[in-house]
Amino acid sequence: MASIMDLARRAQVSPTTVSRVLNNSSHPVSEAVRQRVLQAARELDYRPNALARAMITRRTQIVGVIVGDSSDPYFSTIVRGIETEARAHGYLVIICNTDRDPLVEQTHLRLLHDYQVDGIIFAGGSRHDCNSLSTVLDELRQDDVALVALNPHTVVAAEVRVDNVAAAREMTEHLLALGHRRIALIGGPEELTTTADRLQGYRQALAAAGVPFDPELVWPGAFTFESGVQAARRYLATADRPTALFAANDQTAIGAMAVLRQAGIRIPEDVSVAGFDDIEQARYVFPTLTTISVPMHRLGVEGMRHLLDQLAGKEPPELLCLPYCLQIRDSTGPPLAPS
Amino acid sequence: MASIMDLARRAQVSPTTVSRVLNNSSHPVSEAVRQRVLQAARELDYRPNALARAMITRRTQIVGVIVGDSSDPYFSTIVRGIETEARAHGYLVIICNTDRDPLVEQTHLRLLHDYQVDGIIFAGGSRHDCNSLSTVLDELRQDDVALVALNPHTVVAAEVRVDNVAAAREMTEHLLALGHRRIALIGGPEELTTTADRLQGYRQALAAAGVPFDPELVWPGAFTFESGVQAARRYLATADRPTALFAANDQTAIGAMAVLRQAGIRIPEDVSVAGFDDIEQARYVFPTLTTISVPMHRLGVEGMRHLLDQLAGKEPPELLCLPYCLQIRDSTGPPLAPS
DNA sequence: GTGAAAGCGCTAACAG
DNA sequence: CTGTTAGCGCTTTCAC
Repeated sequence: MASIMDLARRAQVSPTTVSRVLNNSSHPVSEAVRQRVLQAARELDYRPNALARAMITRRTQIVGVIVGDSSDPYFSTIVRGIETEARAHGYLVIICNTDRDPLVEQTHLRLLHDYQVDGIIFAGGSRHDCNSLSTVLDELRQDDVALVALNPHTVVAAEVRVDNVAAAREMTEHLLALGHRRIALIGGPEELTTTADRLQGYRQALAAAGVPFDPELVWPGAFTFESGVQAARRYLATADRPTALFAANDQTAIGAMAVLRQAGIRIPEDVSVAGFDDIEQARYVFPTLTTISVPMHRLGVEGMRHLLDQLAGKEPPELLCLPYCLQIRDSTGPPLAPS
Repeated sequence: MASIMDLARRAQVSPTTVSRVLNNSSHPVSEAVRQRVLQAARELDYRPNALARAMITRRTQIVGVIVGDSSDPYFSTIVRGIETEARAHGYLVIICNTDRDPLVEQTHLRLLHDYQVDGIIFAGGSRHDCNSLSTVLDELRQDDVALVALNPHTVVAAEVRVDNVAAAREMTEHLLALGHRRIALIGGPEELTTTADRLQGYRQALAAAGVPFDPELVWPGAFTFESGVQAARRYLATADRPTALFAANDQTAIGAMAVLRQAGIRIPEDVSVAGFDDIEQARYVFPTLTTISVPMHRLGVEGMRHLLDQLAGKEPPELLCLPYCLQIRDSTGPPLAPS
């Protein structure tokens, strides 16, 4: 692989000059020399060594992304947004899965640090119960690694998110307005703030409507299809069935619907089902899923922009809130026998 | 950030010794010195600069992954497999989306080259009509960048795949066995070999069964939900409707089913629908989707292993074929009025 | 306008 | 067992 030295020799100039030409430096270079260098670069198929450059400039043009599971539609859509924006600015993105394991997360963070990434985006999956994480974060901050958190405000960093509390409240209000009074909430992983937020919104709406909160109606979930399956089984085994199921994410809702249908339960006649996130599939399941539309792709794009701004020395807002939108589709309707 | 020099000073040894201790070099180091170095490393929160190391060792421990769209469940599952295996071996993965644009692909390849990645995995989305691509590939090979292609044999490189022809044939046979004679094939992007393979398998099965091939029954698709929607509209507008729809991937099948259902078409009574890939949703749609189970996660894992083997100087097989599996679910059944 | 020299942080000969 | 020297490929003072 040709180095800058090879180029210099061939163009009969110093490596310094080559560097100036190749980087469009503001330092003046005569047109004749510039052409000679460019010519040599073409002839030798010259490609700059990004590592060597990074060592000097102290900028790698690489960002790391921490996700719970990159094969989850929620995360993969966010990552796509990040990657698109990153590429547009000449950045590369390294992807790291944690499966929500704080230890794995730390290991990844350290590794990204070793590779001198310019910034790190936390796309979720962080937990709030891990204090050794803050040590790593401090090390990162000390070395001016830009940090951005998406949606979960677990990591103390600049944040881009939607108002999960308000969104969950709005969905619950929609259900209440239809006449539902017994609404089960299928939650997400307990340690996530997202889960807590959505539960809070649910409770707020109930309180505002004067419907007593029943802890028996808060069912566990894990943001997976399988956890929706579990929840549906629980529903089927319940004597005093709720008339609506509000799942804290779409996969859970879709998994639940699959089981309910097989059991002969009609949606929304027998039970309404609502989700959260609005993953692409939500429009293609049967019945189409009522859900909260979270701008996942944009979350990624804005997160990356925010990162870029930090790197450029700007002082962007610490918290950027993106709009969500209640999507009413076919999976919710009035209860057959309003209570 | 503490450098190896800082460590050397604090531990009262040479940088060389520090390096030897930290890398568990085979070169002997006295226990006393080793402890001193380790102690100093702990005190200074020392982290090695991976870039500097990479410059010397000529190994970055980074692999690049080229995908059409990382938010597509097919690709995202493969990527997950790659990442899992990569992490287990201390590798980082950079993800690059091409949207199947050969120019974007080339740009990415060059950039990955600049960053001295140890290897590149082509997870799909390559086209066979781009010869300037081969120039880049040659450059890569020249610099000993390990190359692995997944599923599409577009890129000339070591390959891990499933037998798409046989799988499509098997699915078509399943449909024929049910009594279908008019089976429409909804294809994928034309330039993909995967698309061509699946069409070929379809034709082979028809020929073997003595059913004449009707070009009118090969409909365009794009591996997206939306293209399934289009195909379903075409079905609805067709006078002499086929009794079965074989979509070249699951998203297409699911998109089609959504429209058909809304139009009051019963599946599989009025029309059977089959997919390809077996993405997670296939089990949760209604009716559950008959499809070809492609081991996407394993494709990623094996692809990464193959890459690692190449890097280790082993000579792994040029072509590794992974098993697929016909998954018969509820979306296919005998035609109401067998022709 | 151009170039020489220094050095980013690390590892790999080669000595001792 | 330990250290000295050199250098990966590049950018950046600083001098001319």
